Amino acid sequence: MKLATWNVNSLAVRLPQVLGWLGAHQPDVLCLQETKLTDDKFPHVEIEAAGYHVQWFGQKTYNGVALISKLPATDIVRNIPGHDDPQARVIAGTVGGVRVVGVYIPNGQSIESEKFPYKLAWLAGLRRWLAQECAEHPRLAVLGDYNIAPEDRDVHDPLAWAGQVLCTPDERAHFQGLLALGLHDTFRLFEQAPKQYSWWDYRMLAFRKNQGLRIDHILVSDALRPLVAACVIDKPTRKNERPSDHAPVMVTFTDEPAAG
DNA sequence: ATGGCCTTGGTACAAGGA
Repeated sequence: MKLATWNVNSLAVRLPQVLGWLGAHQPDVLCLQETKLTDDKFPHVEIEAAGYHVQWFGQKTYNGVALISKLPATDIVRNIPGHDDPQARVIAGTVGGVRVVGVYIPNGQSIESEKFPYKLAWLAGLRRWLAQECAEHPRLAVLGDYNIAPEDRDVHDPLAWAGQVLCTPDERAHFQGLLALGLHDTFRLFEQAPKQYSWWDYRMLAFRKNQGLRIDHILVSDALRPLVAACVIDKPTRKNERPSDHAPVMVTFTDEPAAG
């Protein structure tokens, strides 16, 4: 079984790349962020024609998430129950015995912005809800664009980014709070080459210089952890013509988690 | 070269992203 996440920065623009990526990598689940499409405009026909089921939840211009899966997803949840939010940022479903939670965590813009307390409140709401989800679904994966670089080694220039949004102690404490629920950052379950990132600014030749951040993550529960065989950031996809500014991240399991 | 983008809405350029 293979789970993946990708912030596509507009599905209207990136649909051909998403269809190509599905064909090439054959994931069992792909969570998308920043579809930027209202639900009536979501290209489900094209995705279904590629042999996938899909659930989606979007809005105009900003945000928007989708859950693409080979098996149909059940028990769909949109956004965080009990946490009022006008923005479309979460889609969750159960696929093949695994509870899959796709998240687009707010950016926060800057610590002076009112978007920053919105981000912190959002993270508190997410944690509260995920505590329940973990209790109800031992086989749980939380994947998406977290907009948090968990540690300095996830940042190309930690000094320049120190205290900046995506790297603040408050945000990193929230990330640790998610791990404290019994979740594991699958990328760090393995020895990894240094300087691996999942996002590079479009500006400043950042990708060519590998000036990036690792902000897209796949977390899994205790029960799934022993089944994780690999976590890979698909950097080559960031070299596509008309790329998203994010690379996909994918996890492969040694066994079908649904089998147990 | 201490800069260098991309997307949307809407039709000029502002705003948001990270």
